[in-house]
Amino acid sequence: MSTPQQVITIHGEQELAARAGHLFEGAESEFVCAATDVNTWSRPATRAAMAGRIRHRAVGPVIRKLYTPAALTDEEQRNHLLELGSLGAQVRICGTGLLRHETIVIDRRVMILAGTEVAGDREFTVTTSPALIDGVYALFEATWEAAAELTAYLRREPPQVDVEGRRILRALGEGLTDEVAARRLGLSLRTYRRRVAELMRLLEAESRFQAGVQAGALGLTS
Amino acid sequence: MSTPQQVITIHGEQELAARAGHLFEGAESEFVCAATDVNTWSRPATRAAMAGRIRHRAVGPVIRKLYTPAALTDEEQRNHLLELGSLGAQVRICGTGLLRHETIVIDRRVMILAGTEVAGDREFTVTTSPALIDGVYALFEATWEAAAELTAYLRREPPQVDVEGRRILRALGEGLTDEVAARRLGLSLRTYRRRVAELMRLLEAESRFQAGVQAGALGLTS
DNA sequence: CGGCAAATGGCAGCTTGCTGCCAGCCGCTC
DNA sequence: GAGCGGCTGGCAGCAAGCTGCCATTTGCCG
Repeated sequence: MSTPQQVITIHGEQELAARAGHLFEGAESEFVCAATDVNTWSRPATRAAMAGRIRHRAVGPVIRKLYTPAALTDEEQRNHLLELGSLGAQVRICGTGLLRHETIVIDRRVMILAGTEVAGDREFTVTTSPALIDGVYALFEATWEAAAELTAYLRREPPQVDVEGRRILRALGEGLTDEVAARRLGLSLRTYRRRVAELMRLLEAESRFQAGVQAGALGLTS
Repeated sequence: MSTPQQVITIHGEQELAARAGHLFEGAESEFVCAATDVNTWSRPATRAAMAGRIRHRAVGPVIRKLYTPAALTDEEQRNHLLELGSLGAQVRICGTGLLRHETIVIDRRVMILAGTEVAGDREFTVTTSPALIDGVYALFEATWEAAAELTAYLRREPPQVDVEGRRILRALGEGLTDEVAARRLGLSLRTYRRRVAELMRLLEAESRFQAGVQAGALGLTS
């Protein structure tokens, strides 16, 4: 039994930049990261410095960045990510808010995991262990596959549907006739049909089938 | 700089069982694993022995198992997973086939990653490093959230829809009237409506809206 | 080539859905 | 208290969809 490759701990972003910064610019084939948002680096100067070391060029590493929706609540972050995308990076948003610490894998050879913040500095774990890297990479890939591309994610911002609208869509999703659904929801048939017409306009649907596809895709029927 | 916790490598399932088997039965709060299928253990005896050490009881660790659809192609595996579910384990299927090596996290304290097979034996990496465990656990959680519960996944096996059926569903998804769609597809209105009725039965839908939700969810309209 | 079964297509009757119109109600403001 | 605007609900006309029926067509098999 032996420890094949070292796992080392680095305290603080400055030390990380000093000791592992070259790994960022040394990326040859691939650079992937998963994080809650782009604010892993607490010091903006460090963030700019680290980001600047990733080479954005036509022939360079494939850059894949996976964030949670939290990365989009701030307009500055959102614009930053859109700019990354226009520079050639692949950015996806996964459906959950559970990527707590940034995980970076470079060329599938080196992995950097941001840890907890201690006395104002963040702790990083750096490893070259293939087993650790492959295990994390597999989970990253699984999450990446399920995630939505950034611009597609932004485009599908659901229309504002109130509580009653959602109840109507759920009734529709159950296959009820207008008469049955209206009675169930305590509305007159005419009012129910008025509401359905409004929802059809909101969903930009020209038929009930089309409205069903759209409402289902927006998670409005469950 | 120091190596806070050891990362050790174990060769072979028997050695793993001998050195780390107690970790399986020592699980107190949680046992999670992610794998392509249940055949990580190449020797059935080892698999039975390891599985047997996980205590299935009302007050015991929460057991969460994440597999790819590959785990369901074999009927024996599928039945095994269904039995696990009925014994209280949570089993989910993620949409991708990319969980290459089994990853196990016990009580968020210990992580075991199965590695490559060397000379008939599999290599395992065992670590208690919190940073490594948290990084992997975050990605596991993200994948878990996006995955489908086992019985729900099995229930949603898409119905067999032929090429013409898909074209009809796409036409429906575009919001076309039956008359316009029938002409587009070179069918008479009666035949088109016959086909739509068949698809409605296949999708078990009682209205066009409901059919739209179901077809969209099954990826049949794009 | 003929027979037969399955599929097609037109028609019609019915149901469900769409929307305009209008009367009545309700809440708000003056 | 009156007036007004917005909403509701009933009715009706029309459109779209659903399905049964029947004649015709098509394709397959002996």
